[in-house]
Amino acid sequence: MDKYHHGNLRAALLKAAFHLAAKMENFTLREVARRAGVSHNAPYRHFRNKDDLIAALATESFHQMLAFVRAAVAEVPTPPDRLRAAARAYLHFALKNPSRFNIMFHSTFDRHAYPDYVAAYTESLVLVFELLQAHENLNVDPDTATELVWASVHGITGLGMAARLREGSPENLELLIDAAVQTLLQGMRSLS
Amino acid sequence: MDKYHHGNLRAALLKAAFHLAAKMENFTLREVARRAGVSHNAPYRHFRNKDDLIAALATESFHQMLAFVRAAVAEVPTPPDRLRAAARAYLHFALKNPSRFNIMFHSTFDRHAYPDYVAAYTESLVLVFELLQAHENLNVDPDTATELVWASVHGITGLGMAARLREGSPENLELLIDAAVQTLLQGMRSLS
DNA sequence: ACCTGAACACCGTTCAAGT
DNA sequence: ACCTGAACACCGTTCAAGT
Repeated sequence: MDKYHHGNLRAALLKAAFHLAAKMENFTLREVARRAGVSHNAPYRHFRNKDDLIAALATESFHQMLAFVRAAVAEVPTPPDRLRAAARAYLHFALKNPSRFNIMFHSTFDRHAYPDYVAAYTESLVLVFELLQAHENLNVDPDTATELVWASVHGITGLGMAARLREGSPENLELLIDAAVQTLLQGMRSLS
Repeated sequence: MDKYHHGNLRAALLKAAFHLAAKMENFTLREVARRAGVSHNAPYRHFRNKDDLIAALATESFHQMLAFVRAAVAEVPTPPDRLRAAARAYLHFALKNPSRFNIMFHSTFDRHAYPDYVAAYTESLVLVFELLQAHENLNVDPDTATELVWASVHGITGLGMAARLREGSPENLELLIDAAVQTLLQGMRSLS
């Protein structure tokens, strides 16, 4: 047994932080250290401060969500149906991991200082952009279409999570997500 | 000069809290008390705890936003244009009062315990519902239409505020809001 | 390098006490 | 009723010290 038993303390700290965040309880730096079995200031060897840890958590969560959405998309053979599958996956990820979703979007760390975080959410936009290419004859420019779809799905997800829409029932929220995707595509379809 | 110089300490505390929240700095119960010129535990005479104050702040903010949106709507003589005016007002309120918007949607107090808060955001849905009645021949049921529009506008607002959309430029965000409203209406329009 | 204990300046909340 | 000061159990962060 080493005195320095954590060859990978950084990873252990992140894991402890995920667990605490998921349980929505006592998400303090000192508690994270406790769960990782180290002293309350050992984390400062790996993170400049609490925000730094939260930024790492947010970035990591974005990667997990992207992987989850991509996996869901890959299961759908017909390209036009993939956008809806992605939207549903986005919703389901948020409903299953509300704390991750909150950390991703409602944390207060300075985004400008974390390019990896910015890159991660930019990837989300790129993914939507790519999925939209299976849809022809849209009468708005691709960037606007991308933002409309992402923002709408994100809005339903965020409000749904907080149970402000349809009592947050997952089935009803999925129907609402489907309706949003279909309505937006329909609305963007050119009449030509 | 009374010893109990605050005939209306509750209002003074809320005002101090608004100022602190707006400056995004040091939003602690003790600091709120300091700004109101009372001891650090005087607030407990008016609020059960910090969450209780935050819930009051959130509810109050909802009423302010509703009043702001209603005023914007009232200035528009043609009913079909009112929905877009409301959406823009929603966006502008959020951009001008990001701390209020955050308190309204991202606080962690138990909503179930604050029926006034629930009533306030239900009013938002009702308002959208009413504005949609100026639009005929929609091929989705009114409740779904209401939720789609609110969630989309809310999503653009939330992501835009965090500068995740178009660098958060107000002009571009307004264009995006307009596009969302128009696209959703277009998509919901029945072909008959 | 990596980790520790002690210390500092804060919190939210409670309680006994004052007017 | 309304407000206070002292106290409790916490924080995040820093620093000198240990291996």
